Amino acid sequence: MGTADERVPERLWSTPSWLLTHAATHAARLVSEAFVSVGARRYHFALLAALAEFGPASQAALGRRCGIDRSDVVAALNELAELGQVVREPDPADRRRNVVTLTTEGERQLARADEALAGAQGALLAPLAEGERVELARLLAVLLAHHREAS
Amino acid sequence: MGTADERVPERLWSTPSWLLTHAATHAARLVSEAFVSVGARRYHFALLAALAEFGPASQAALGRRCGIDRSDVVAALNELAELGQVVREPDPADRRRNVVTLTTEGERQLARADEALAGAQGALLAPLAEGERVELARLLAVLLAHHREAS
DNA sequence: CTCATTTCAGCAATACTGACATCC
DNA sequence: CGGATGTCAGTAATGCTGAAATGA
Repeated sequence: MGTADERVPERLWSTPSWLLTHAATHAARLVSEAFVSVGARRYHFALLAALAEFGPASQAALGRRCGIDRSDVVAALNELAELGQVVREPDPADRRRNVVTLTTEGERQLARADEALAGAQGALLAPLAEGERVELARLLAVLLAHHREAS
Repeated sequence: MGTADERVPERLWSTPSWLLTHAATHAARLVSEAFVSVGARRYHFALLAALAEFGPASQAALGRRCGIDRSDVVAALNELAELGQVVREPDPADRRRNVVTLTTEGERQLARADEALAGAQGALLAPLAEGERVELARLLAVLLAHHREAS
């Protein structure tokens, strides 16, 4: 085993994309566990959040807003509909589309997921001071905004 | 379609773990593409880097250093051995183990991967100033160090 | 005809689990 | 015996592609 068995190679440790990927892995694990504890998944939360903030929408619009592929929106909405958290109806104004609407149960579930997420968030950011958390979020948002607009 | 079709819900945009996950997705895409262009993958790079920095090691030690599961180390080393970038020999001092050694071809491949990675890194961090890049790396390293020692 | 939408089937990389045989 | 190691089979969530059917 030797002495420095778990030392991370410097080529990795000094590489932002490696740090990002691994930090995201930890984040995803914490968040997924928190969501599972209330019977949700990450796609579910994103879709419910989009519906709560922007109101009923087509599946394609939901996918664009949440950064979820249309195919995956279909599967996630199947589950949410089965759980009674959303309702999916054909759009009379455009018969290609479905109008997806949040139900009261969906709102309740979103509240539960919010709480679960807050807990995971606290655990994830535990080693950072408040100012550092803000700065981290800002830097990540800049990155994301840049790479999103590059389509 | 409406006006703000691709606006991200605030519940997502203001959530560090969501920002992290999505920024990591962009990072992974850029890095993977860069590696593919030189015939590598991320696990390959990590393993080659660990071998270059710490010398020959057992597969379990490599996995611990790179944060790769033992099973996945096996598969990645199979590929690296096939490519002639590492050599895998039984350890005479401990017959459970293999000693994995970097070859000259492995060193050359690591150099190629380094270059490819530098390009992807530049593209990823394009919207950030130098000081911001350093700060981002620092914050992520703090996060990782904290969650790694929590085993 | 072109394009958007919904849906389905399937793929690929990542990360992990469980099991097993081997050996310290 | 307990514990580490290498190996294999399989699973799961994520993110994506291609194709088909429907309709604007």
